Amino acid sequence: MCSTINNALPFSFRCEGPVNSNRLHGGVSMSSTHRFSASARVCSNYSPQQSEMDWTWQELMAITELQEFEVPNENPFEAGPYHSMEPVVHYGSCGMNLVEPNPPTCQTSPAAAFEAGYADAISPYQRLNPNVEMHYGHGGCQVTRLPPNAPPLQPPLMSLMDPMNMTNTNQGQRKHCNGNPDDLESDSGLSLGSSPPLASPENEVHGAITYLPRDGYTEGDTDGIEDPCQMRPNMNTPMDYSQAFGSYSGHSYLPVAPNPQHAQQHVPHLHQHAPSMKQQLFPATLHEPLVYHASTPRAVSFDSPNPKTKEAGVSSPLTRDERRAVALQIPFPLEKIVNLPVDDFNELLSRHALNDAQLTLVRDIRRRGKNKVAAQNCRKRKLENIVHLEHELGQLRARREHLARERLEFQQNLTMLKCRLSELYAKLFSQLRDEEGHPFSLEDYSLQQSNDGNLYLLQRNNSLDGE
DNA sequence: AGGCATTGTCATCCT
DNA sequence: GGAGGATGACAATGC
Repeated sequence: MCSTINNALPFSFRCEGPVNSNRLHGGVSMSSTHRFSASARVCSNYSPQQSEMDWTWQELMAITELQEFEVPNENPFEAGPYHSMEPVVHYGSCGMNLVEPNPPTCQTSPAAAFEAGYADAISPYQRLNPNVEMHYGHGGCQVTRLPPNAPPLQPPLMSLMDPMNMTNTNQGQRKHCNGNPDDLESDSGLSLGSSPPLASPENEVHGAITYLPRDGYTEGDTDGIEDPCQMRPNMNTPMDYSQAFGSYSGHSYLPVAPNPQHAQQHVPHLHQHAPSMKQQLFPATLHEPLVYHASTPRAVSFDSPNPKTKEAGVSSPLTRDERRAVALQIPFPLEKIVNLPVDDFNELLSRHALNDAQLTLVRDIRRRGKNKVAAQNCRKRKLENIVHLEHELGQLRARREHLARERLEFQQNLTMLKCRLSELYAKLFSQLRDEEGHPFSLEDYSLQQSNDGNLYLLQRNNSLDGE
């Protein structure tokens, strides 16, 4: 049993079912290109504002769809019939209470807005899209779902959405939201392992150590072993991190700056706590043939904990290993003990008749010397990791701020669209009359589209298929 | 005198 | 199994 409500409409509303049925069927004359012109002929209750109404089919679909549109996590979805339509309670002004139990936090700072509910640093669109899908997938709202071949939105609603990039279709939106996140994150990947391979031999500065046999200690004392630093300079040289700091030339044996502290003042701020340049500026204490020079003041001491004690011309007390080496009369310099390759070191030992105490001391000196360099390298890497992480942290903070601003802007645009939607809805409903000339109340009816592409005026709390 | 930074050393694990 | 690198922890030293 059908009855035409008003045949004067460009499209007719027909009532399918009982006369008092809540279902009104949008007529066959509506096509995607027809204008939805609610003219004065609709009913006798003509209102001047009705002449302003002039929408396309797509716009009406957009209106219907917009009712479902919510900012994720702001309005948690609750299953129920026509849930997506229910929020439209009042229409007509931007000040009305539309859908949002949690109004957009327009006065909230971006950072606060982010902190409030945006723990994950992802695009708002990425967060939004899954919920859009959820709305559509709700089984109790079949008629609210646009058909797969629903025409794309057209102006003017299209233009309304442009500022917030909402003009994509659902699929397009999804495509947009699922766009390559690397586009935004490509420059901020945390990579702790990306530090320069400072520990690799390739980064060592060749020739930073120059072994200078002199005085009573000649090359012959090594029993034919050539200067290891000349043989394999890269294997005998401590890793030179000063390259990264740009303050060490890498080829000077004697102190370049008379005051190492002064030299350190030129180190960038973040590197202030980096190990000092002592190792590079005073690298050669091990070059001294201690057994022969221990009794004389040395221009450069060995392993003084504080580089400031090594200023030019200032002698310093011997280190523990130096004193032990002197005491046990180790017949070769500590530099060779530490820096010789293992084969050369073993050969060196084999050429000298050392007692157990001497052998133990030499091996301890070698172990400590190796470990000292390793500790320096380790600390340097640790500092560089800190610098790297600070840089990454700065990037992530900037990105968080950007996303917070983007989210706030999105919420503002959504609020504006809802205001516009409510206005359009009010205009539309103000011109619709039933066959008795009574208006359709927005509180009682909502506009929806069925799977067959027709528009329906549905009475709330009823379903097209749920009869 | 105590805090802090630097450096060396030891212990331990791993390759 | 020894050598050596990596690293946390501790101590010594100077400011």
